[in-house]
Amino acid sequence: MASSDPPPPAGVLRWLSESGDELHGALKTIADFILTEPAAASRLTIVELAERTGTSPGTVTRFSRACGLHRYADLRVAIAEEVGRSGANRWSTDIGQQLHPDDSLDRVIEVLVSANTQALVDTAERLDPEVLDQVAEAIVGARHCHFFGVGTSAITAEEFGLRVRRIGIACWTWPDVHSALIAASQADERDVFVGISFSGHVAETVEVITAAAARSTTTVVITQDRESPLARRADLLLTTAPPAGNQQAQATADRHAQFLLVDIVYARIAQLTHPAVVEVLDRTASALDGHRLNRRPRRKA
Amino acid sequence: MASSDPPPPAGVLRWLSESGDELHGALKTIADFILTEPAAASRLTIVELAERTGTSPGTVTRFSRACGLHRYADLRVAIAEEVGRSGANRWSTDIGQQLHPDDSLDRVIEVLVSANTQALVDTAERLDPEVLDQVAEAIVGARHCHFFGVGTSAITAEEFGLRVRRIGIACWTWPDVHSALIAASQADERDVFVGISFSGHVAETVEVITAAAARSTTTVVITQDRESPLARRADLLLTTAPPAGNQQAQATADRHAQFLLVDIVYARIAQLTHPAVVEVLDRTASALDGHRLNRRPRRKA
DNA sequence: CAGATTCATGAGAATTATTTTCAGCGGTTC
DNA sequence: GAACCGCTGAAAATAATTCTCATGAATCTG
Repeated sequence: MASSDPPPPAGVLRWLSESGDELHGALKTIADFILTEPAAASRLTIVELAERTGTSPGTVTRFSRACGLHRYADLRVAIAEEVGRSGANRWSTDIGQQLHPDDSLDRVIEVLVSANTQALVDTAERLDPEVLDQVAEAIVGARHCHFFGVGTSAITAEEFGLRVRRIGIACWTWPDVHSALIAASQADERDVFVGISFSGHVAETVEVITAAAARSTTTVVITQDRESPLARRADLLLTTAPPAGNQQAQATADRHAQFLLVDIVYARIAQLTHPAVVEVLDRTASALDGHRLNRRPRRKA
Repeated sequence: MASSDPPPPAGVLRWLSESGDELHGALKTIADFILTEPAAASRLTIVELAERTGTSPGTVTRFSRACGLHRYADLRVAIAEEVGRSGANRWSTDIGQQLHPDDSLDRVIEVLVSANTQALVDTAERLDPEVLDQVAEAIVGARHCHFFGVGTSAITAEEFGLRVRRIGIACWTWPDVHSALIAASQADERDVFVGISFSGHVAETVEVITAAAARSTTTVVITQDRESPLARRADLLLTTAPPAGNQQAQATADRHAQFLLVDIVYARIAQLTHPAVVEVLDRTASALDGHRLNRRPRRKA
């Protein structure tokens, strides 16, 4: 029975390429073919495979048995599974490479996806749950809540504001320094100011958060650099993942990281105020009904 | 022939969970079973599968055809491949669970990260590179470029505009329908209009894109639903990944997906206009120098 | 509301794929 | 060189799959 090897517990292809040398003759031929074109092999019937390898169907059946599988059909799905598994690594590989003007579009996509997902994972990993909780609580408990960012971070500020507003908390996103400074000058310790800046070195945002801090508001900062001037002025500091490899993808990756922080804080707020939020969200949704077209009615007819 | 949908080019399981609703009766039963236990399903013979689902072998064959596959054997390997693919990455496990008010913060983070990364990967996979190229080229070649979105999609529109503006293309993001309609009324075939809507059913966005189309501009649409009124009016359609499991994370996941599309188009545009972009980006960066604090001087002193 | 039509379904026949059996053949041993 | 061993493919046997078609449910139409 167990002459050569125990059958492959998982991974026919791996087993073939490793202990595959122990196969002789026709079986070896079949093994080689499968290793060369596993994807194709998994789509062939037993007869076709036999023809392609110059063997016979019966031999292919014996081959399947030699692989520790009962039927030829099992061999097929085993190979297919492994093909799928190896094909899946597309998205986790070559971050850190620069993009060149003549790179294929596929490569651009690949790099951006990996950079962005990596940023999400990295950001999540370095997250301090305690701070996060405090941020959520601060926002929930705030009388007023203010968001500020400049340039690309203005967009994160807007998103944050939109979300928080949507669940019924009084908040503003200020589109420029002056408005933000005015808001800060009228704030007090019951309020929360959120400043967002990728670098943490943007003068306007620092200025706004400084002014807010001077009025004893709770200051929250989202940035990448925890040593930056902006970060130093934060009561509660949330950091996005630091640059990982690829330069060009950095900006976009950080955007995703910032949004992830917003997502999480938002979700946490929703948790903290659960029943209220559910109701508010329903109201929000139905407030938009008149602006939707061709929609199947909500919840069956 | 093509009654409901084109067959799945890649990803039976994905196709089933998306357009799977279009299947009725016995076919639906089979689809559900496969979605529930894909790994098991791929190892069953057609007779076994028929028994388990309370249908007949013939129906299973028809099911395979409905999936765009010729033979049942093809269905098996297709499922197996996909099982292998999803089993390979660990972030795809616990998506689909609802968030409960008393879930731990760690769990919230986990779910959001998985949902978001999944959305990125899914979106990338379903991307049509050709369309993407056409979008990039259209924007590069446009006289004027306009972005419009309402609600949360307004933020994506803004981000898109910000990016494109940054590399020196004349473009606008319109904050409200009226402005957008006015812009559309003055546009012509040299211009590009980009409409963004998660659902594709937002009246305002549809209206703007319709108006733009009437003026023969090139219309680009970013949405999730390729059958939506908005999508139907698009010259060039980019779709984000459809809901994958978790309801609450859906909105945030789609936001990331939209941004990924923006990232990619942006990167592509940068490629197409390479030397120009490098220079413009340098200028953009130095334009902000006066607003940075405590920064080590760029590129040595 | 009856009749017509369409369509999904499963039963069974027809086909195809797979496995098993077995005879032949090349190599090895005595 | 004869006997044996074990691999191999041909062909028979079996299992799986597909095809055909009658049935009945559902929808449409007059």
